[in-house]
Amino acid sequence: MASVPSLAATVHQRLAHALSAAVPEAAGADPLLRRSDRADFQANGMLALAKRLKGNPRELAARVTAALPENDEITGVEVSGPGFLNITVGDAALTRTLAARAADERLGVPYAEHPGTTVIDYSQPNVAKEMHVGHLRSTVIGDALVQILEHRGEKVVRRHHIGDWGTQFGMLIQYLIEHPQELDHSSDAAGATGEGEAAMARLNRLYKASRALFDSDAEFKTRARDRVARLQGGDEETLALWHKIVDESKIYFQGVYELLDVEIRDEDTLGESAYNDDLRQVVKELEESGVAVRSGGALCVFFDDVKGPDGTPTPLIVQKSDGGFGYAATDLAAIRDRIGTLRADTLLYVVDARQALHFRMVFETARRAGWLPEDAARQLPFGTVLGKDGKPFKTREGETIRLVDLLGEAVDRAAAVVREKSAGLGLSDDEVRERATQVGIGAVKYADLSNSLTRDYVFDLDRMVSLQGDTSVYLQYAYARIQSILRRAGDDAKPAPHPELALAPAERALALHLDEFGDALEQTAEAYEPHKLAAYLYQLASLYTTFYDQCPVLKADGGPEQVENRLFLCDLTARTLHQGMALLGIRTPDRL
RNA sequence: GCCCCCGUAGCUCAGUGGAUAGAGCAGGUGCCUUCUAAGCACUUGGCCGCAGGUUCGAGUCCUGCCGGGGGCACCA
Repeated sequence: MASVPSLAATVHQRLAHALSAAVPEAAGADPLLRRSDRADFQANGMLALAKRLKGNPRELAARVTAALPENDEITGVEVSGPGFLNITVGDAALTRTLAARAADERLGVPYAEHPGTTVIDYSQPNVAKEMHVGHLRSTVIGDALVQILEHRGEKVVRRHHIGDWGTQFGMLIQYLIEHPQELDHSSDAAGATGEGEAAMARLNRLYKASRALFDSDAEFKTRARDRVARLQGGDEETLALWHKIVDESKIYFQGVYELLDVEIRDEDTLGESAYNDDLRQVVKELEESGVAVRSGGALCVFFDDVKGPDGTPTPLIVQKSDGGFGYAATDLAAIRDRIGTLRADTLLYVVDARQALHFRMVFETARRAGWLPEDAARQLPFGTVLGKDGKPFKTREGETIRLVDLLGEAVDRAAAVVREKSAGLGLSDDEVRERATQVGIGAVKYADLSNSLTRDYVFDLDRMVSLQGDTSVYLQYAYARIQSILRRAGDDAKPAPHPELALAPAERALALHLDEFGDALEQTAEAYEPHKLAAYLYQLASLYTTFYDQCPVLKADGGPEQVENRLFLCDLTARTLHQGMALLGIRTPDRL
């Protein structure tokens, strides 16, 4: 389907043309069109331009105004202040543009001009360990970005770089060999919900038991270390047990993903182990090319501006002095695979900001080695999740809070509200549960996605699930109200645009915002900042709610055409909300 | 010591170099015989950390301070 330029984009283009016509030497200059509270739009470009051409900004603005063509798109232009252009658009043109959008399945949103291939690395849980709030951020943000980029036509390859390799597996596997029944019990899954929880319970017990033995029994410790060597050497029995542990963990991960309502596919899950066979080659090439050098027995890459507290250079360690490989080697191997084999143009890493230095060094190393084009890789660092006390989110005892507990709590609290609000509707327990899940999980996701990535953010379940104000439920509620109206309209009246109708203030404000959906998506995608989309959608819901309050739809007093036109605005708002929320990974139930 | 991030209303946060800095929560005042009050309208509340600089114009860009967080050799 054809994409539909926003009315804002059309006005922008008209202005740019008028600018070149009125002042040929200014051809190509940006009129800097912005939304305004003094008119529909304001153009700020005349000021800078007048400065450059050493002219009078107000006079320049007047000349541009005179050069604007006569049509119903721009119905009012006036020079204001030092040389701003205040621009009013016509209701008919506005409704026509929205009608064109509504006629398109994609709501007129264009594809990216030059879509490429992006590999995005997100949701990297560790095998045999619980998932916590840090994984929540990576998963939720990564999932939203995948949807947003794919929607623009980008080819997106997802990669979940799970922690499935390393010395701790020697300990776990050795214990499993000595206690073969350890993972088979399921009795201790009592109280746990679902297979995933049961799997995690078993893994937890295995981890604790083996850890205890590892710390207390020197001989076991030796056997565990020996087991690591066998794992890396490809010993069959060892690998079989390793697989068993990894598979058990994947069952757990899937349970969490299901609750979180994100699709994580097994074929996209390539753990650290997947690059094991490439590590020697990576090291060899780095050493032979001179990118890496031996230092203290380890193979290192140095950087002029990376130093430790004592002033000595701090390297990226590609190979440890004992011959083992650190995670830098794995990350480098992954880059080679993603650029070389997957032919990616862009690599994204949704990873905690505390790993910024690591990624800077890894990217620079890959660039020096010729594996990574300049600026092709980028970390999307996210801040630490804090508790209400402003300290890292932990229990009072200092323990990490389990993600499943947090999500469960969010759903439970939402369920209480749903029950209260839907009293008398006769919802079944299952229906209450379903709505509570969509509301509760949506609230957690929205709280995360509506903040900018880089800053630390305070995880306050009370606020998220208060379900008031700027929370996901506000958007869901607006959507549900629209669906209610559309249901009531039934066959009596259908949404249909009527450009001949003048728009009420609340209708104009809503329409102007609807017009910006494509632009908002573009900005969101180009900056990799989901919170921009969240802000757009909240504003949309807010404008709709005002419209809802001020403009009766089914009982509009302007005749059947106005009913149809308002239904049209309702319908387009609903579809825009639905689409936008879907891109954020949040459900929009028809009833609430 | 060096590097990165943050500092905007009592709290939590938005704010692509443009005019009077915006939301939500909390506080105050109204509004449910009318499409879902999980809502709406109005309202109280700001040396945008400080000081310089660039600019016609700075919360936004640059420099230096102050405060908070994080990172800096074989863990990821």
